[in-house]
Amino acid sequence: MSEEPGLRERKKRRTHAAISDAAISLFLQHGFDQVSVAQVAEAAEVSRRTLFAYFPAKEDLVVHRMADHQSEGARVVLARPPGTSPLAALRANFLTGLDRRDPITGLSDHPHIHALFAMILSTPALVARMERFKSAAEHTLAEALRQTSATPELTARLAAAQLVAVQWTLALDNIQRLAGGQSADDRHPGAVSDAEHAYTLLRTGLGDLT
Amino acid sequence: MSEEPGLRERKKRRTHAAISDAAISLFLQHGFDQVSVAQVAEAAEVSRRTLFAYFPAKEDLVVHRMADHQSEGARVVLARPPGTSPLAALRANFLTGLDRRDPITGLSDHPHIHALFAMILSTPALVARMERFKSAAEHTLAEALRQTSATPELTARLAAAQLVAVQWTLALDNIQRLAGGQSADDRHPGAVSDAEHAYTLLRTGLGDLT
DNA sequence: ACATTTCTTGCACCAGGTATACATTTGCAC
DNA sequence: GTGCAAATGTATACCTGGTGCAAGAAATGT
Repeated sequence: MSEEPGLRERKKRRTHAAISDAAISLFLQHGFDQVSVAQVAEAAEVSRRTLFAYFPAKEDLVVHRMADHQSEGARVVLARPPGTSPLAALRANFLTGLDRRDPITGLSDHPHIHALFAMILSTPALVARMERFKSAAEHTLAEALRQTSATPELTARLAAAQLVAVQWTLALDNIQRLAGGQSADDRHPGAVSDAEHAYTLLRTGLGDLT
Repeated sequence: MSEEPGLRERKKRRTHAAISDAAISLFLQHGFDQVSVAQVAEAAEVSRRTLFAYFPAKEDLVVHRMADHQSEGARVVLARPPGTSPLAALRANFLTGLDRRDPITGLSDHPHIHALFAMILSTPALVARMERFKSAAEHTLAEALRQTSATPELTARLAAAQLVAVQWTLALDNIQRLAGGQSADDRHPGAVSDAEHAYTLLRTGLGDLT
């Protein structure tokens, strides 16, 4: 089961990490746009060409860590306990994320993560890349919903779009409040009640808006 | 009231249109990524530097026409007849758009517009630019909702996110079906019932998902 | 007609990204 | 260990999008 990684594989992993670490450190220090890929390559002691062999674009130096979360929503829906609705499962998952201060909820105040988010949000190119993750998350979630109880295609897509949009809005709100100086612990109760409100809105609809 | 446009102003408008027309024509013929801005500038008989004086980035050569629609949702909400809910107003507006074959609903089959949408959707850089329009539309709509009946900030943002996501999903679906060869007239009844379904979902919520 | 402002242009330059061709390292068989 | 094929890394040169700058051309007000 435990495949010996092999020297080649280990070296690749180390190089990958070295490049990413050098990049993020430099970006946090001077800003994404103020640092060129050439500087990152030099700091990581690698050629520019090699850097692009590991990361297809400059933005990926930062956002590659989010790649795992792309299908989180879909996983949660597919692995939900029997008798649970997709909406309830996603809601529970988000609330658990808040408790754990999971970065994806925007409620992490580890200074490193916090600074990273601030940089991402203030850099248009990185925001654009995040939108692509949103799209991917939306598609995988729609597919998961479609498989569930044979939800019609369009309904699945509409629901997925709403769910991803709401989760992102909640996370963004938390990030912004933490950027305003609030600590994660201080923000937690408010974040929970906001999330509950949001999921109630999703469940019962926007009919009350006048 | 009718300000004499002046020679300078008229020339600017003509140049703007000439560049945009040349660009779109070339892009439709050979694809966005296959045409360089230098080629566009040459076709429009303008220097490269001047092109960038009119359009801040290559992508804007294509998407600048959508700029008007950025605040359409907000306008509809603010100008709705008394006694109408924001949701009902947006729904009515979308259905009217379908009747008018408004491109923003995805139901236009003027071959020009149709080919343009196909190109946009198949070009990642252009899709990313469209996402920025979605974001802008979301923000203006949230602000409009907040002004309305003093909707709380977070609720306004959540509702705006859902509304924009749903409208975009509907439009995308129509575009894809028209790309599949269906005519706008054939698609119209289905588009209407899909839109009604989507707005019902927004109004009554996702509670029925099992 | 003239001065001022605005627009256009050419040029040099930077940064991200890729193609090619060459050198180095690794995995593996013997 | 030796030798060889495959995978990786590198140098170089190039293309493209985008900007700063300074000088020229054209519109405008007087």
